[in-house]
Amino acid sequence: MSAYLAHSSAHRPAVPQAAIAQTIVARRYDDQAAGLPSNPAIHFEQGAEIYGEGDEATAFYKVVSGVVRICKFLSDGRRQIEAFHVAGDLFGIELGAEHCMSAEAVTDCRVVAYHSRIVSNLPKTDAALSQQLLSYALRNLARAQEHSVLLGRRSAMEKVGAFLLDWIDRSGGRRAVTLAMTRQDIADYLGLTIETVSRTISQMERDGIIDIPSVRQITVKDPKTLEALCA
Amino acid sequence: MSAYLAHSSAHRPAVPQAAIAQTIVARRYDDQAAGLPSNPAIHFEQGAEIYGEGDEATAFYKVVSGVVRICKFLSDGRRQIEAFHVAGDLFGIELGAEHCMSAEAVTDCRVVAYHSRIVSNLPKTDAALSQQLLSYALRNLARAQEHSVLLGRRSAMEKVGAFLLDWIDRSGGRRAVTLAMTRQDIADYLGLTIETVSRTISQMERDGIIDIPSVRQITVKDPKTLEALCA
DNA sequence: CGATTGCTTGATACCTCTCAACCCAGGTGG
DNA sequence: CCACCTGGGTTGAGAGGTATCAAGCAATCG
Repeated sequence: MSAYLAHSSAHRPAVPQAAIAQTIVARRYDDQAAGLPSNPAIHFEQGAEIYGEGDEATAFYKVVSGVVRICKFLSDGRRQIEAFHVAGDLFGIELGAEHCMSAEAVTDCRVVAYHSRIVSNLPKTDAALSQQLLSYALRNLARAQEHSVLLGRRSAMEKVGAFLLDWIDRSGGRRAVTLAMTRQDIADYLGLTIETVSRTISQMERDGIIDIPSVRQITVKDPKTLEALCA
Repeated sequence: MSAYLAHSSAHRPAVPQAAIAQTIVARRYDDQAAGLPSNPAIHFEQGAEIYGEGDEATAFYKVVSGVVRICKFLSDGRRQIEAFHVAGDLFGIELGAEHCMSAEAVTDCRVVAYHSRIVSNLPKTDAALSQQLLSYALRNLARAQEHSVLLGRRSAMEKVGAFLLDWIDRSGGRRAVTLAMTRQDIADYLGLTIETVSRTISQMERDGIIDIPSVRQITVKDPKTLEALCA
């Protein structure tokens, strides 16, 4: 597909899901000496539920490959996605006995499960492990805090812009991002509707900030302007 | 001030700030055997900055009395309050070298400071401490996750309702809440404007859901309806 | 080929923001 | 004692951003 045609956003080839997981770069921090047992990876198909809200929290998880969403459903069907986790991220550690959100596979993915006993037995187990778990928890906390700012005080344009920059960063800084999730996922993560997300992305293309070679692939043509949007 | 006069919300006595801190009940979980040193409490005056965004994270803190807000400022002056912390809450633990948000005293308050060295030296120090810190971090994480749902998927009425219920809960379930913070603080916590918060609270009074004996004091007359609002 | 899913676009409604005025309580100082 | 000022809060009118409702396109799948 050749140079960009401003208003032609409706005919783009799709991208096989299987290719998506590869584009995500593993987290930077090291995992050796983590103290976590080397359990076998479990496979979840795209869309599968890893655990649901209210399920007994018998285990927590680490993403090996693919993307996982953490979300909550309101009684009237509204959904809020609290986070997307990629390879290297830990999720599902709970203080209480139950999971207070759901975890679902955005793409086909592999995760390692660890028994929650590890957490309650921390004092008796490896001390390095404690620090490792704390650092994972603090990482997730910092991410959640940034997310609050995004949700509470930013416009649709700023939300989508920050979202794209976040995934550029997670893809190792490459300007071409392959989105693992649907527009609906993005909307529920940003606290918008799917229509607003779609319109905003289209607007960015019209403004010459991004290219959209296919629906799930977005190339940032003008990072400066994009970053300025998210000031 | 006698029975409620529907539209008389503009003449209410003020409440001395000093009285507010007392109304907050300490967290339920125990702190003995925490392993944290028993450092002396530091006093901060109402409005004082405990640390700022970008400050070197030499210490983290625990609230002894009063209320602390964690917030972030955008370049154009918008502010998002990520959390209010009360007696027993830990705040300011960072993974990186800098604080990524600010902490300020909502009321006069006392906090205990702990050297960040404690975190990086975890393996060598008390193992029970590790678990304690992890549990604090997970508590803050769970709170942040709930906050995301509030910010992303709820209307003004639902936000304010959930906010009031939260503080009723923090006050030990008493239906009369004394708010430690200004309307602006509430607005910045809920991702609304001060006018919307004010209007929403007034509306709740007109609806007979709450009473407002003074600006900072709110009594829930109809908890059932209030909870139904936040379904 | 029809059905389905994901996405885009348009028209309109509505909720919240913005801008503005005003009220109240408290403090200060003449 | 009162005039004045300030900070926090409330209320109104209008604007604007996002949601809602609806239609249609593209790609995939059976």
